[in-house]
Amino acid sequence: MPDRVTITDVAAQAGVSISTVSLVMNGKGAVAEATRSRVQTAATRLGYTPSRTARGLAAGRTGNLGFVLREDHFRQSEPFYTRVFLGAEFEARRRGLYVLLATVPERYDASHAPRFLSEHSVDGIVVAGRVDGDFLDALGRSGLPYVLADYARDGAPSVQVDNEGGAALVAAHLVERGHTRAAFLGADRDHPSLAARCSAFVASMAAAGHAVADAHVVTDDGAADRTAGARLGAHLLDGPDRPRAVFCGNDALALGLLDAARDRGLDVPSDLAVVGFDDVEGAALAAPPLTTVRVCKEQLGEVALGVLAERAVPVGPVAARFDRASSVTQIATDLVVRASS
Amino acid sequence: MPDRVTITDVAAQAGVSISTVSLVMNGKGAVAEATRSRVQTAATRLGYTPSRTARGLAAGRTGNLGFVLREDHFRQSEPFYTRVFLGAEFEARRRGLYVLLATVPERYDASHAPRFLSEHSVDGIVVAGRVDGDFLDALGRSGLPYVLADYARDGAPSVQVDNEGGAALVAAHLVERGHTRAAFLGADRDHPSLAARCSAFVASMAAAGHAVADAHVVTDDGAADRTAGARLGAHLLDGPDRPRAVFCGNDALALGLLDAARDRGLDVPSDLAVVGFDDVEGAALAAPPLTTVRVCKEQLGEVALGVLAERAVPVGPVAARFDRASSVTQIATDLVVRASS
DNA sequence: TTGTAAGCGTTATCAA
DNA sequence: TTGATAACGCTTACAA
Repeated sequence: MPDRVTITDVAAQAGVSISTVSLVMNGKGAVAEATRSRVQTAATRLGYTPSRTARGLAAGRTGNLGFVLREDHFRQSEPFYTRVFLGAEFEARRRGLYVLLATVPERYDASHAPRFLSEHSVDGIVVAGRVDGDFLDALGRSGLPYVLADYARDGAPSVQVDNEGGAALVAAHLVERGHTRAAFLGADRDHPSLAARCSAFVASMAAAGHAVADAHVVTDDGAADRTAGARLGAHLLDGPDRPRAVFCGNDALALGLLDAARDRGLDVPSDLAVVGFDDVEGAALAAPPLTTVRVCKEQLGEVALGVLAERAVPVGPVAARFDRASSVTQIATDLVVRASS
Repeated sequence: MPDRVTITDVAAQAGVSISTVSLVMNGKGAVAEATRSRVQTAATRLGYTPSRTARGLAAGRTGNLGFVLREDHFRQSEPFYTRVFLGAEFEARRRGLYVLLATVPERYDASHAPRFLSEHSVDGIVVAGRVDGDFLDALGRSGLPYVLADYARDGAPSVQVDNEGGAALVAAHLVERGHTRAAFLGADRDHPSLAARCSAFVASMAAAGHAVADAHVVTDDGAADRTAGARLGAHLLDGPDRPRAVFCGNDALALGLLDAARDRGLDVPSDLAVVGFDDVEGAALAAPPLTTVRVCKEQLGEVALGVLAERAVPVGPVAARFDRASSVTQIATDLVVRASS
């Protein structure tokens, strides 16, 4: 262990005080150009990197941000949140921040509180996807700034997919294809994103003069996964008034519906048009390839981390900071038309 | 922001000095039972949690460990490393440590160095999966303790799947099924795990009296993915001496081989027995379901983090530390027999 | 424009 | 068994 190079070493090398070094390293204050470059040179020659820890202690900021998601969301094979994380980590790196990743169980209780809630070892937290409300309550009480990514809740700042826009694109697409009797398959009615997609879709169809029948809006209170898609899809396909087109709240549901259609010998898209949402990896590989709404997962993470950083780590000399008490940022979506519609 | 509770507050409450509080909080030194409980009470009443940052500065340890993997490994849809990470995070939590996750690109160069290499913001690093050798070199130079998980390199401490044991299980299984002319399909011959599986398999078969023909050992220097499995598999199936059983270096290759067999109208397992390694999610869902060697990914992460923590964060009053300069820990495997063999 | 010095919240050394 | 007190490496008033 070659003794760590500290600010003092640099100061000595450059023949200045440590505060000057600090100013230079942070681009703050007014330092004479000559001094600045002398310090820079000394720093690089010595291979000096400021200690995060010391900096954190002195400045009252850790430079760490937390990224929290539900354990099962992270474990699932569709790398949705993994990619959101990757985007967040990328943005964090750009900003010189670190990301501490922690998972919370599906059913949260206080004993599962990520340690950094109490240890103040992060400056803020990105919460990705749906999590237990109790966790969000605890988070709120902690006073730490946070941002929800791909989830929403009352007044909490969040970064979300443009669900409404995406749903409207789907409606327009189906109408253009001549569909007048479309259905919505959404499972979990408590999920804000699914709910938003549903109502925007229903509204768009109605606006186009093709109101969606009540019986054609299929939701429940369970998970919105492939199994649910197959189950609820079966219900829809076996019903008295089979729709000719179905917009599914997400790709998993759509894949399940495709399973159900196949079981019944229905041809997609001639007997039934199917559209999903998310553009997961499996969408393009489905049989037939799934028409869906594309969401850029990395961008979601990048933006979420950016929004959080603005709130939690207000840095920089110029920095005219604005923190609207609550904001919702939308990530644009677009429609990927494949063979299923 | 209700001013953070510090050690001073607790000391005041309990009527002792801060050093005593520190001793109590760390379970160190000899503190009278009465004093101890008085401090404990004060601490919980005030809701005191020691500051990680301050602790880090004073103790010269951050309490953070880094987890590094290749970006593409993390992004891929098979959640292999995601699960390794989950195991690591779990173990870290048990030990009161945090995990900083960072990715490195496939082709590493110094400009991609994770910041924590220079900023000393972690006490050690888990490197998961294969990474660019240059990165490992840089890591070595940094002097930070590290452990490789699911990868190996000269003398570096590592935690690995018991490749030899797994391969031997496969050989025994095939022999038991009456196979005398088995092949090995391994792609990337530079990958230590694949190489180990290959040689152990060949040795086991030979020991059983069924030597594997040289032409039946198929490797190259490319990625060991599904595409490679299909391509190299085609080569094997179209060759002059088609094997009746193939052990693939991993499930992705096996899935690709299954594709190639299907294309050729070969029935698995009657025409061709196929065995993989890893037991990825897709293995059980393949057609036919794949016989494979199961690896517990979470355990791999847990153990790797544990090994690292022992080296990097030697704590505890008792602590008789032993750090064998280099160690290799193996994670047991077992065979899951499904329909493909 | 630069330097002095007071913290930041701990741990650890030594006396008491 | 406990308590002063000096680090730890840095930021940030405030002085010069």
